[in-house]
Amino acid sequence: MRKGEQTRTAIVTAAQELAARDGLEGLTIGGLAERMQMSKSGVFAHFGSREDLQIAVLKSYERRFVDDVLLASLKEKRGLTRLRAILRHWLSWTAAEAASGCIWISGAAEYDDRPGPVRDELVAMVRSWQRELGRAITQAVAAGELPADTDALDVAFQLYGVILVVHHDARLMNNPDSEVRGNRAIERVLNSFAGLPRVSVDSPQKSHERSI
Amino acid sequence: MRKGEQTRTAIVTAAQELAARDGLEGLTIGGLAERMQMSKSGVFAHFGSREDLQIAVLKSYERRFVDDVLLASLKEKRGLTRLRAILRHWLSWTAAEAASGCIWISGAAEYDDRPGPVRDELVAMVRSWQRELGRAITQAVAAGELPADTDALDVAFQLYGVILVVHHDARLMNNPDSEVRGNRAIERVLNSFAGLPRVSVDSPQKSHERSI
DNA sequence: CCAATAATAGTACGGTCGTTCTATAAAATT
DNA sequence: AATTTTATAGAACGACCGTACTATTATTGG
Repeated sequence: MRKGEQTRTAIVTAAQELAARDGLEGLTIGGLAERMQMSKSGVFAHFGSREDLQIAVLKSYERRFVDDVLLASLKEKRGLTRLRAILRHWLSWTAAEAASGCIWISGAAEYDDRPGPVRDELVAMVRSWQRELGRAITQAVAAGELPADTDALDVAFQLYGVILVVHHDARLMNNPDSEVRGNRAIERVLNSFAGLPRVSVDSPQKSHERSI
Repeated sequence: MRKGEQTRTAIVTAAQELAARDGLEGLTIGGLAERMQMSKSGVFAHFGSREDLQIAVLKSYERRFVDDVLLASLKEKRGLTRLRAILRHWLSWTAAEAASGCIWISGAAEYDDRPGPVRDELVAMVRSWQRELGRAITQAVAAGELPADTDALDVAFQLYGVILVVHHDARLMNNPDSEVRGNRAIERVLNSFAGLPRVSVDSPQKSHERSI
């Protein structure tokens, strides 16, 4: 009923914050109850099991991620423009979440050897996101903004790597330059796939050349 | 005494395998005892605490890593040759460990919000490795094989990203192409920093151009 | 306002955790 | 071979975990 769904939503929101800090495996019903000022059984009753709670957290996270990163970029026209918008949003999302942690990235480490429904859900989400990223890249190829022989999976692969290292350096190493470095890295990756000579002192970019 | 150090070493070796699968936080004294066919207290007695066990595992991992990746590459002469050797070893190490998991990478997710001696040890190790990687890059710059204005930290940052995504895709996504893709990514990163036009159909690389 | 129903609290259970303490077995030293 | 030192086992502890069951309180619909 209404009150139930309301507190359930509040619980999932709080659970997301806890999971961002301690990981999905570190998420505990007792800790969540204390955070919500509820009894353990009161919290538990909203989910059939801890696994269902973890999956609910994952799904809620995905919804926010898709809204903030993908949907916000669909206003831009297809091709490199949209791809750049996605990467910009993704990077700032990662840098913002760097204060609390991305549960997809921490989950990748937690569940890469832990079979079960939670892992399955996580893998499906990441796969879906990689597909979406690949689609944006393919559209840039179709628009002639990337070479026709571009391997979209290679591009997505390498861009994912940049995000991972941004998260890694910001979170574990407390490196404040992480986002700036990530931005430069994304530029270099796109340039290396576009096949243009890089902008440098000894070979300045000609203004009439197609710029990405 | 002798017998003690001997079994202690065996315990740490077994602990490494368990930690590779379940993470350093998932490493449990009970599970380790069962694996060793010893009593919990028998295992425990070799370490003052679980934290000390975790740190012992980290140190043992670092020793193996430095041997297999760094020291094995010091035979090559300074510069891009040695850097490439390091990256080759690092990549195949990561792909090999992909079957069991790299505890530095999983540890990065586990401890990025968990202060304490284990995290401190982990951060120190990663920092030390990043410094070593940066040194190899700097030597390539000094040898004139990379542009003089190269930001060595940028290079190391991006290469680290490639390793992270190789590990991520191989482990979580079960992608068998991960290592091959990682190899190509490393090539592209080095090329993008070297500032050469990429080899492509419409702009074939001239043979007289300096090749990396 | 009252019944029906949903939401929460309370309590308890079995399990595992790291750790401590004490006793015993093995190894090293003399 | 005797003795001292070291290595291991065993049992117990308090704490926390997820979960089940039962009672009680809020909320909802008529």
